[in-house]
Amino acid sequence: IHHYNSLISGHCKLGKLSGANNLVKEMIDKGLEPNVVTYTSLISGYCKAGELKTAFSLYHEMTGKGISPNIYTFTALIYGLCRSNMMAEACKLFDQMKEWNVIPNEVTYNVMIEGHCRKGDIVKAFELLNKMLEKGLVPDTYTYRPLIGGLCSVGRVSEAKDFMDDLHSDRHKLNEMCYSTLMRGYCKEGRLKDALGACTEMVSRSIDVDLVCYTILINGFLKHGETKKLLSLLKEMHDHGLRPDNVAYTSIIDAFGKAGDLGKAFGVWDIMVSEGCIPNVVTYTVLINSLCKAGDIHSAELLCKEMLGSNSIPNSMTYSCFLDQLTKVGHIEKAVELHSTMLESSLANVVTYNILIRGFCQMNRTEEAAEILTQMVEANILPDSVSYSTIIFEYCRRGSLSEAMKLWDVMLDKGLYPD
RNA sequence: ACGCACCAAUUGGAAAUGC
Repeated sequence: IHHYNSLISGHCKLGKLSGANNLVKEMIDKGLEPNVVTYTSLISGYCKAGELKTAFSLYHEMTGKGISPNIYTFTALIYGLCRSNMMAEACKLFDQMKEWNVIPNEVTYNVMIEGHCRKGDIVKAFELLNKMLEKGLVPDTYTYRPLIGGLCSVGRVSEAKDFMDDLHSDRHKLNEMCYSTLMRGYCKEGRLKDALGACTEMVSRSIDVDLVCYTILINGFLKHGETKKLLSLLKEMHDHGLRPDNVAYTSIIDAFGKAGDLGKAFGVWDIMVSEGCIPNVVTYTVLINSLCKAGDIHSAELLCKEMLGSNSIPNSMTYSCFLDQLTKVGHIEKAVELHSTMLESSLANVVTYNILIRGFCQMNRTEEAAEILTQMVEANILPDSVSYSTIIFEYCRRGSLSEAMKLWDVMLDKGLYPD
């Protein structure tokens, strides 16, 4: 049974859920009964795939058979809820597991803390950290990294650094992930000097400055127009025996494209390929995006076709580059057409709808823009603050202040925070 | 018999939308 469990877990980790299910059938045929480990592996697999319904029906199936869920099972389920942004449900299960006499451990707390941080609820996250400490549980980098990232994502980068300094003085070990998260926060705020400072601090604390750290720096400097720094960073990497990978190259390509230098962008693409890095869907999409923005639809379409011939499949983001370009040049009907095709292929999301909203607004068809909000709800894709603010901005521009205020209230009513 | 071990749970980098 261990061998089967191990194989099933492996399939789940690779996202091969049907393969995992076949193995379960096979083991049952051989007279082996799935146990808690088997179920937990499957539950974890479905949670990672975002298929929470299946995960919970497996959970009910196992409890129905009299197999008791354990700490691994609950943590996997809570992880799934957190990843789907269902923190209320995650909190509920976190409390309910005690009814099964299962006490949350470090991993469970780490998962919950990360979930709260992802939602920007730093207060709850730190409350849980304190609760962990009260219970004598030992936090580690799986705890600290999300907290650092959470503080950064709500614009409290300096507090994140203070937090890290406190941890350091209390002799808690931080790793590359904690530092790279902080560096990313600094870069997003344009505090490039501080990002470099963090790098220096890593060296002084014997933490390896790895490829991810360098990629964050390269991305940060380039996106803030500091092109000169690129060569010295690349040289430094080289001196440390690091070579850029496709993520690093894609970041550089994107930066040149966004700066309007498509020649250099394609130049880097060639270098990347000659270095043996394989362009992926993101690499293609950043180029398609820049080509669309430059109005070169023909080349963008060629690249898109080329993608289909390679191993990358265009996704929502790829198509939304075309969608955005269509609306910007006023081809709203064509955009709507493309969007309905996307919708059929499950490639529509809140951003693709927002692009349509902006398109209608731009054509002075604000009523139709507002109707999109209803369509979104029907498609089970909830409007976000960008959806609303696009229309609110349009009402304001036209002097319809009362309409703008009305929509503002609707937005607040839906529990959306203005940004 | 009891332990123990074995199989299952959590962390970082690049792309699209409004102002």
